Amino acid sequence: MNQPLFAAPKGTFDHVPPRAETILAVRDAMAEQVRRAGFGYIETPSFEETALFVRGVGESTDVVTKEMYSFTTKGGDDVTLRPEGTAPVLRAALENNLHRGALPVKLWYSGSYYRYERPQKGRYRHFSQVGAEVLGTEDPASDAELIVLAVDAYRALGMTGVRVVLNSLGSEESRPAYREALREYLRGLDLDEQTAARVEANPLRVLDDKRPEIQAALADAPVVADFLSPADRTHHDTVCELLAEAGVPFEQDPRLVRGLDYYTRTLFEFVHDGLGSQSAVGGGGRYDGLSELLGGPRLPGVGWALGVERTALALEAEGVPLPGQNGLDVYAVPLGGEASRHLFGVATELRRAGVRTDMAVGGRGLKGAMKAADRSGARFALVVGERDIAEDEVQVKDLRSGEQEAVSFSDVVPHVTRRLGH
RNA sequence: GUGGCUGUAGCUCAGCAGGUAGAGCACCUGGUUGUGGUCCAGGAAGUCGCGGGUUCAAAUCCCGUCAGUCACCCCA
Repeated sequence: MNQPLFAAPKGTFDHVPPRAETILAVRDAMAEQVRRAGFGYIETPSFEETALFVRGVGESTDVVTKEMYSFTTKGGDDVTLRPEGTAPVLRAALENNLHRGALPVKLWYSGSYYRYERPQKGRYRHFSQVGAEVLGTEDPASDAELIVLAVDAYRALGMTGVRVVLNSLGSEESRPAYREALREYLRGLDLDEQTAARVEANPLRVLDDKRPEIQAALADAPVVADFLSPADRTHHDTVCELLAEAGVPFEQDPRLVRGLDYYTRTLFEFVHDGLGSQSAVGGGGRYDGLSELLGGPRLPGVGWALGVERTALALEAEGVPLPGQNGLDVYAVPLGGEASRHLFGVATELRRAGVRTDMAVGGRGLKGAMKAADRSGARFALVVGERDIAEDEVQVKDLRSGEQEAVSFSDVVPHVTRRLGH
């Protein structure tokens, strides 16, 4: 803390031990769920042609108008660090003709996303999410499947405070009528300039405004549910029934809308109260028209993205014990250079036998090294000094009981693996 | 882009009717010529975010600036 150091760019962060292990555990828990359900792993570039997001996410969205990291390459291409995953994955599916094979195509992915926003709790310029998409079916079973998988991922992590919030925006056929009705209603209100502009560009998003005066003004606004076609209604009811049968509680929220334009019908969010103002730990919905927006064929889809950092924050807020700490089995303590050479070999053999082993280096004193052994959380300490070398012995100390026994060098590896129950 | 709050040791913070810095935890050493977790003793560690101003004297007051943080707009 003396010289001017480099710092992580605004809104970004480093995941450092031991907390970083939580991040890994969160990703793993999410990945485990989708793998079990037959999703295939897909990776796409961290940046895409800017036009993909403008067309896919929607020209009038905040993401596109003010949150994109866009730049022009040396070759003159306009590219953007991806602010979300669905449009890129759909692009990749179409480009690789995945939709020409068996449908539906089920894909999952994990990676970094970028949005140029003012940072606050749970909202950063660089964040990571795990996503899943089901392409090529309108079956409400896929909507429900995804929601159940996400909830099971949260549960697997030990989280209890997530709520599922659900809504239906209606299909491309029924939504426009609602849009118009809502717009008419909103025009009758006394709104600030920015909000009034939003009424014209995308009235649904006004429903999402958190300001109390706006929410109060929306009390008598028309509700989507009244505009759903019979087919939309059936679709939505089926999703609800499947969730109920799966034992996944949910709340209907007719005000739920999301900031991306491509959503149709099913829309959902996973919310948690321990995150401050950014309460969504994950969210998603159906996007039956997105493929066509991108110039592709009719290819309905549904998907979600789960925020890795926000999930970690939620776990911390609940006080769930942080999963996945790196545990050691053995910590080797040499006394002097000769002993160090001997134990180096033992440590290598132990690791090759699958035993998690660390060793004191730098010629620390015995006391200091034992302290390090204790802090490492290892089950056993291996102590070797000149006397032991002379007698071909390793002192194996059980750090829990404090008991210690001498074992010959040739027996150490099998002795330790046996006592660890490997 | 707008607003509130905060910047003192590795971490969490105290000190702010101005007199050139403290605690707890962590770390290192010793008490035990070869043994951790408890205890005891000692030690190392800070241009008090940065710049300017007021003053005999500024961590403390004033101005500016940067950074962090929380919130709004919106979202993972």
